[in-house]
Amino acid sequence: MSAGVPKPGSPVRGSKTGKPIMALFDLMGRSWALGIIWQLSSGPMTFRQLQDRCEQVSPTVLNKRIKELSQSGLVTRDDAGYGLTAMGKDLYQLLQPFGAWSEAWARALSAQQQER
Amino acid sequence: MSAGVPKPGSPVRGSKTGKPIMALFDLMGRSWALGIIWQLSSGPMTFRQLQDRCEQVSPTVLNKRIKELSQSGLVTRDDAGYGLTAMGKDLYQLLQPFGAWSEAWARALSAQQQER
DNA sequence: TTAGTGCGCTACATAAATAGTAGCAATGAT
DNA sequence: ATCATTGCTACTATTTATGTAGCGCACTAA
Repeated sequence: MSAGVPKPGSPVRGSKTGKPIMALFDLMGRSWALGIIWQLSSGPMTFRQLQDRCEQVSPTVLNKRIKELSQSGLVTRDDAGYGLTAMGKDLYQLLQPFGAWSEAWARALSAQQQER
Repeated sequence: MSAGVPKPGSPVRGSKTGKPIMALFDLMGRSWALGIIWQLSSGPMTFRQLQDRCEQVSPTVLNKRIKELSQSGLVTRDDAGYGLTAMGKDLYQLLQPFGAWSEAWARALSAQQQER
């Protein structure tokens, strides 16, 4: 059912209409997509560096994700290696708060487990 | 390699250390996870309503996601049906800006394609 | 009492995505 | 010429998701 690289306007996994938010969720809801953007936010890096940072990503998937993210205008490659485009950096701005949130979430979950 | 429901602190897809952000990305990077939270943000609904809203989700996956999100403290069920917990609503606050962003992204992408 | 409705699922088969490992061709340095 | 590193590709195994059917339960109306 997947329509290749989720592109707003055309059907994507989960939306025949291709509502942008659904296209975006399809793109982000693939393994490592979020992690890649997260890692690249700290600056451009080579394929293998990126692979190392994403501990267990297989080159197959990494390459696939890179292509998808490139086609989606979020990632690009230059002399310094792979990096975020302006739009990619923009998206990262939205992603950044998740860092702090995830830690609060972690605390809440472990507190919750104490209770039992 | 997946470690069941991604739980911060224990190894998850992509992180042996279980850094909270990686656990969160693992959780969100599963098909429909983001869509489910997005849909539930408009209020509680039944299993089948949720299924309808998420056009193409299979009951198998929906049920799986619901269980994961429940265990992660983001989704809960009461008389009104499935809904977001306080923590889930909190996460949605972070997710909300993606709506507008995705539309700008859609415009940028289609403009980009005009150019060729 | 029964016949219908909608509910939350589960079972099962198929298809697609991901993991995991090996290694190749190209580039640059020694 | 040798060696190291880079960005991949090929391939198989495993996991995850799709798609369809339908069950058991609760409720309602006849």
